Amino acid sequence: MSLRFYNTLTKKKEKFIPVKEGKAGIYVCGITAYDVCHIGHARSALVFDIIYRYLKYAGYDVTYVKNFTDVDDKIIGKANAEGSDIYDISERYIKEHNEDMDRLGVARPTITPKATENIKGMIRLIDTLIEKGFAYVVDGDVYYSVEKFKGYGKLSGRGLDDMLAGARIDVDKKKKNPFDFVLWKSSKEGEPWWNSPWGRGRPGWHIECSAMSQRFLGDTFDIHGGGEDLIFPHHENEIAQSEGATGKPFANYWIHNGFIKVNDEKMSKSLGNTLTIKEVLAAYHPEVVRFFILQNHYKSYIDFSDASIAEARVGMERFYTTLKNIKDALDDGVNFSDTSEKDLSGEDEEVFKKMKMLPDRFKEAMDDDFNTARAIGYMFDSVRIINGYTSKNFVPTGESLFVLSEAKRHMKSVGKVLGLLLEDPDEYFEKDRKREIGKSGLDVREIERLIDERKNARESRDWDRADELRDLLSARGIIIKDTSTSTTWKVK
RNA sequence: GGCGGCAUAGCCAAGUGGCUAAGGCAGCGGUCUGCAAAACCGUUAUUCACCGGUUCGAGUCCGGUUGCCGCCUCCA
Repeated sequence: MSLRFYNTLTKKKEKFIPVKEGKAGIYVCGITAYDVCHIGHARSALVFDIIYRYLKYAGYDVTYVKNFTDVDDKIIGKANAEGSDIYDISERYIKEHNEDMDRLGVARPTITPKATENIKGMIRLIDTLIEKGFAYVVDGDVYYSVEKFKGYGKLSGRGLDDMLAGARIDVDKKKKNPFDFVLWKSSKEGEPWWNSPWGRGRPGWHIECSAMSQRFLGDTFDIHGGGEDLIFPHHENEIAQSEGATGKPFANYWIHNGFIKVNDEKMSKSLGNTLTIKEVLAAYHPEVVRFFILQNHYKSYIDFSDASIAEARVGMERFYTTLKNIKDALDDGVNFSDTSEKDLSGEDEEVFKKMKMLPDRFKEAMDDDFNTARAIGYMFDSVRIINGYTSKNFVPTGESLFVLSEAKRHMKSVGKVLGLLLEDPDEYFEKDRKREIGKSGLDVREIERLIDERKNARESRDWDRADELRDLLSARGIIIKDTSTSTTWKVK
């Protein structure tokens, strides 16, 4: 079984055949650095983070390029409003972006170029487009003539004629066709500018991605990605620019992630329902956020709500409960360093074999259009196998602990690709408890005092008082768990 | 108006024409426990919006109907 995934360009799942065997080049459209990132940015970053990690896991030598747009109308607007310049603004939000992504456990791409560092490449590209007759100059502006590129519309699946009817079209008399888009804009007063053959100006939005992908990945590369909203016009325009200039295919595969809705509404600034990554991470562990997103296939939309993210937290608890049980068993001190597969028999052998299948099942799921939801399903299957093994008459022996340690290794190795199960279980639960306490405003000392009182009641076998105290704690959202030696607690 | 997507149990969700339709959450019954919690076992879709067609065989392919949604404007 080899890797296959859906290609927006052909609207089919296709086998992945890279340009150069064993290598993979990916370009993903990054953020425009003018505001803090929201949960939608997190999803896009996470989806391509998983694709990046999985390609590496599958043995590819991956070059992953994700740009920052650091010059654009909104950045200029914000800079002018603050009396600063575009670099102050973009640097600030790139820094915020990196902090958010680091906290989410998103690996840094191989290369993160900025638009302003690639102006020369853009000018060269625009020059070529003018030379080849794909672009025209009007009063210091340069436009791309969409009618000249015969493949225009092939990604979004629409022809120029289709779009003209009933579409909301901006009226710009300089354009020959309403869908012509700007490659270079002459600068107005108070705007940053660079020298060009067409006078002082700045690049249009689309040209940067053509220039930077070409610089770092070549004329034709493997995968181009981004949010589904970018299909038109941004990615369509990139194709027109790049293929117009080089005469070669641009990206062979296009991958687009679906959107996040909030309470079943599209998340947008105008509705005022954007949810920042910082807000979400204040309320949930980063792995809960990852799990929440990866439980859905990357192309479908996800509805974010308090209930849906809370459910994801419960799911992560299930994983960490199992890891905790394994950890406790392994801490028992029985030596299993001399044990190997051939020593196993009976249930030990059976569980060992089942767990050994996990990486293959994981690969089968991920090879099929990066099906993280199915992969997670297989991980839950493993959880059930391990829990069944440890819950009934478990005896720590060299054999059984060897099996558990292998089970843990397999869980962690696939978890690592998804960016899950990276924490020590005790730390995970401790962080979760602190976070939940912070949200509820409960008093930890008060809780511990009640638990202590209950402990005394239990020791004197005063079950009525003990149960009364547990009900009291339960009413405050505290769930307690008695073990043979102690009592632990967590927030519901 | 144009283009595209989706519709699977109470909820979320995977399903690449063919063994019993993954998995999670919630519920119910049981095991364990002083009682709980967690965990385990069992149970919860003769059926995949509806109607027709192709096929030996369809949730999966084709056509139609209905209902949601997205894009066509900056947007991950």
